[in-house]
Amino acid sequence: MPKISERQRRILEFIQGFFEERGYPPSIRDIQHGCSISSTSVVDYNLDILEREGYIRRDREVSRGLELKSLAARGQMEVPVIGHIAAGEPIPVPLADAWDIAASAETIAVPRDLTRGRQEVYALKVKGLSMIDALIDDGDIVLMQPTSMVENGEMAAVWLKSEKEATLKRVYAEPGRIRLQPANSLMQPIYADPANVEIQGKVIAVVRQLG
Amino acid sequence: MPKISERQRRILEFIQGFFEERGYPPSIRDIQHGCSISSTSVVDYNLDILEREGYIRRDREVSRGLELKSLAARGQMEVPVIGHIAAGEPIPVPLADAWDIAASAETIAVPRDLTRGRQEVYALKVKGLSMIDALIDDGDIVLMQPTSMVENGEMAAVWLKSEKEATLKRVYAEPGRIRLQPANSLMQPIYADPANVEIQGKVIAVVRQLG
DNA sequence: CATCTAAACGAACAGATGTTCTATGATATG
DNA sequence: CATATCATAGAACATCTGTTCGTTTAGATG
Repeated sequence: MPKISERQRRILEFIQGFFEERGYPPSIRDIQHGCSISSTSVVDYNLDILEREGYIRRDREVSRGLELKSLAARGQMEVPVIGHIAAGEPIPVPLADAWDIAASAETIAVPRDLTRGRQEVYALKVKGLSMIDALIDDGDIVLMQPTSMVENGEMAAVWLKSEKEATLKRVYAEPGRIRLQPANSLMQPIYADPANVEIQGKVIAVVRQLG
Repeated sequence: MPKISERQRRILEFIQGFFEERGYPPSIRDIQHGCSISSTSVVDYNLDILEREGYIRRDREVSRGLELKSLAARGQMEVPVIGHIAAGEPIPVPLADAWDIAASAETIAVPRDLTRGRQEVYALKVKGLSMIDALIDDGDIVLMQPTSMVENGEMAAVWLKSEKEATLKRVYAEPGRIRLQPANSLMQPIYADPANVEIQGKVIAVVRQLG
């Protein structure tokens, strides 16, 4: 991850905020005043570094000739794909640096609508046919929110410890047991001992690309 | 739909192209030269109309103070939701003005990745549980490409005429019959007379929002 | 035809804008 | 400590930029 100074980070945030609000980039003097810098040449100096490190692109001698490289500026979110989910495999969970987009091996662009404004969203690719009861097919992408608790009726990535099995199901807490309800409501629920159930994220969306 | 003149439409396209390429809007003189207009005041005059009609937002006396209102400028596509698909109902097909976004009752934002650069994409909301064999749930959104022909193995919205039934299945042409294969490969295919099968669009993606 | 409105043109202006340069201050290193 | 590099400041400059105004042209209408 390219290292930038605190001031450069603040300048970048200012640019992003300005762009999201106005739909066009700030001028050098907008940045100067917005970041309490006393000279346009400091802005210029730091913009050159942000460009060198890949955060922006500059067109020289063009008013507001700044382009933000991130998708965030475009109402989209770049979600890291951190691995696969399959029945007999442990469920990948995001590390602290999962949202360090520049370092992600793979990301997908997702409209903000789909993530409902959440910031920490990650994606898993489904492998195999074992999530069919969740109406999720091989190759589907599930968007996940990291959590170890869900409300009743929410769909979660569940790790069943003794079976060593991952599954996606709607979770309902009942007295003394957990009911795991397939999304396919024509199928039967399973009941599990709460001690055997580990919730490893909430499913917030599913995306399937067919062609 | 707000009516704009040919010149205004060309200016708008120029702005969109410039913005997608550079990440910032054109100046008045960029537009002037890009659209072969001989005076900046003509640009100004036409920009005011584009603003009045809702295509752009202008900040006065600000260089490049133009904001495009459309999602297209942000790497996303605004897809019209033209209706519901349910088993016993005719499948909505897009009318010629379906892609007139300003007139659509409902649209969803979709990243360009998901539509693979296609321009004419529409969405249908799934109603009921009858598309379960396609691994598609009540409430899911299917993105469709208008077509009456698909390649073998592609998923299509199929209208079965004598049954008066809509279904989403992979379509395979076989000698003398059409095989309709559920996406859920654990389920059996059905075979239909080609004369009974009407293909009313190709499924290109499925989006499910859970929470 | 005359009249009115919309659209286009051209010139000029004030100020916004990015760049450049020199000098100073801060930090890191041997 | 001395030296080198990084970061900041301030001033000045050329030109880009949007706006304004008066005029002309185009199109529609009675």
